[in-house]
Amino acid sequence: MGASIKDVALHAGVSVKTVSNVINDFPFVSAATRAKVQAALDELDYRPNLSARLLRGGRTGVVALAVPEISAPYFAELAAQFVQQAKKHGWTVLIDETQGAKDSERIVLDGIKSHLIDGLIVSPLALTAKEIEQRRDRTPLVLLGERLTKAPVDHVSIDNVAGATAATAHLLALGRRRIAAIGSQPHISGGTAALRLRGFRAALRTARIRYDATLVQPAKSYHRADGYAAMNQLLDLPQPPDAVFCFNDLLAIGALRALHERGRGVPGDVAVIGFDGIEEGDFHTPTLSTIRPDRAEIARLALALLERRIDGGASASPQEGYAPFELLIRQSTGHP
Amino acid sequence: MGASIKDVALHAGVSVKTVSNVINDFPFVSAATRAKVQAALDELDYRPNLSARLLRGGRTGVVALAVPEISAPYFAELAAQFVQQAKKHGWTVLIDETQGAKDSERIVLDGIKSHLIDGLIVSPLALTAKEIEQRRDRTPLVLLGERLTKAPVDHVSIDNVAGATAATAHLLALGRRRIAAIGSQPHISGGTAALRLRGFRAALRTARIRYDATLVQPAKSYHRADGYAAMNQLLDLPQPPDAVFCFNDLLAIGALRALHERGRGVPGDVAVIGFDGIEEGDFHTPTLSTIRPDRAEIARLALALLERRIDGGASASPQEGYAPFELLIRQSTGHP
DNA sequence: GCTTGGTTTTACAACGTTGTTTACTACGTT
DNA sequence: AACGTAGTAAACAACGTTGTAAAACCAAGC
Repeated sequence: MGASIKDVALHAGVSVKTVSNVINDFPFVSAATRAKVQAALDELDYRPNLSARLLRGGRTGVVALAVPEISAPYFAELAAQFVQQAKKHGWTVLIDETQGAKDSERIVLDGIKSHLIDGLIVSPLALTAKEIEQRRDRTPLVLLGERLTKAPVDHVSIDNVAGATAATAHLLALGRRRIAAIGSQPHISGGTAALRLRGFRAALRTARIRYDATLVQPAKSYHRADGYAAMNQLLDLPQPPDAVFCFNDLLAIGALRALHERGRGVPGDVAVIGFDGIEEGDFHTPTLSTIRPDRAEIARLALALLERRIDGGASASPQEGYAPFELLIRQSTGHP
Repeated sequence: MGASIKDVALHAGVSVKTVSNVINDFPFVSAATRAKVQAALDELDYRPNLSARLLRGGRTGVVALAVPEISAPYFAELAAQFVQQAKKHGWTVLIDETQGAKDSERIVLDGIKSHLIDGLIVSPLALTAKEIEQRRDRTPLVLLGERLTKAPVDHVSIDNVAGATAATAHLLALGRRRIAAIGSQPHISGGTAALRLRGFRAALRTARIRYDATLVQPAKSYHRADGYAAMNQLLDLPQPPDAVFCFNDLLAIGALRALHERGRGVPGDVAVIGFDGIEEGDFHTPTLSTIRPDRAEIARLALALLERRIDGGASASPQEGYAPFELLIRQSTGHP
């Protein structure tokens, strides 16, 4: 195994604590001793044992990011932001895939790995308010997404309602009147889908357009295949829509595929807008209009909140951060 | 903080070690004592401190996966496989983004986090053979990709040369004769790009077609934008190609975008094939033909090798695993 | 009653690190 | 000459856990 502080001390002919002092830049170490220790440090290729440090009460410099699905581009791109920005805090990011409620639970509630990490950022998908409130683990936590609970938990989100309203308003501004939505999740209340649906309906109301429930397609999950299936459903309607707001970009890409296969022009026959701003949308044919949340800002805010809580302890009052979003108009709602 | 073993012992009225014995299913504990301890364990919601366990010489149950770029779909999808399969070994995966040589180095060579993890799987991009050989850290390691070094390191890969040959042969079978390649990396020898180029040339040679270096476009990185730029270069040639083999799917998608913008038909004017088999290609317009490595098998093999090395120690001789790949023929080289 | 042998429980040490306390040195001040 | 004081170094304890070894308990056999 690697050299421990003890080996270094022996090698340098000083005490263990002196080595520790050198490592931690303790002020009162003579230049001579410091040099001697440093030489031993280099020669033995010493590397600190994080477990021991953590055990002693210190920190590991590792924070965990738990996302539902790392293979989804939005989360992959978000994770990349976290990894990058975490460096500024001197942190390494442990990325974890929750996949669903069960694992999510395990991480947040049981805190299995909590002794290895300094803090935890969770993007909840299946996590309910109750589960968060029942959380026993004391590891500092920041949630991504709307505030689900009154429990004292920091969270960072974007304004999903406003984003959905902006997307829908954009379709309305194109003159579309029969606007569909893909991605509702009727069985889940209070989640992202519910908020985006609310924004969708708000925009319709403002434009004095009757809400037609048959134009709202649920999606079990948010993958391309779900959007593909949902779009086909919509095209089978007696009166198909002339525009679609998809609750994320993957659904939109699936929808575009279905439209293409069935020979519908985009945006001529049907205009399509997504949500997320993943890079894939910018290279699709046609390129995809979308609402892009400021991912860098999300990561920045979440990490700042986490740092505050790690430093300030559990005492600090819970805080919320909002990241902006922007409307990106591309071919799927623009000029072909 | 959470309850420690000491608190549990106090609460149950037994010694610390007895609690430890119960936790670890030590055989000689009376039923009565066991029940008493278990009750205290439950009541105090005890959870073991992994740091302490690790410090004591045990394992964390955490393995790290280091990929160059988590936001690249291939790596995101690969990482998802690892996360899933690792569960079968009782492991949690710590995903790490290396981004380039510098960080890669830090992880593999310095082993910064090595005290927190049981093993490490690295997908090297910029890592050179020399760096691997100079590695000092003793953490069990499995490399993804071709064998770069004679150092005793396990590795798992696919046959890149054969894959590239298959892709190119497929283009040749369509009757194409002026076949370009996108993604060479002339300044890096022995890497993936070099192997795929070798396979490309081998297929041409078999078909007795002269290798035309002007048709080989380098790519600094493997993103959509690089493929887009490279394809535009190729289209500016006096004699543009009638087919392109892109060294990964993202390059291919960028190339398709460029072809679309310049009004070239695919596969009519130019046939395009990629490499990786990411899901995005199956929803692109046109859908993308590609070589798909068996990602599940890659993960399975790598984890098996890692487990072997963790159990068997450094003594075991290095082993190699090969995962199969398949040729997926879709619209970009098929019937539109 | 006392050894024997097996079962059950405990004390102790150790893993590597750092905060606290203590000890020593050299210097300048009374 | 005795006395701070500041600078430097080291001894010790502690974090939570588990392996080792020793101790305590119990029943059976003489």
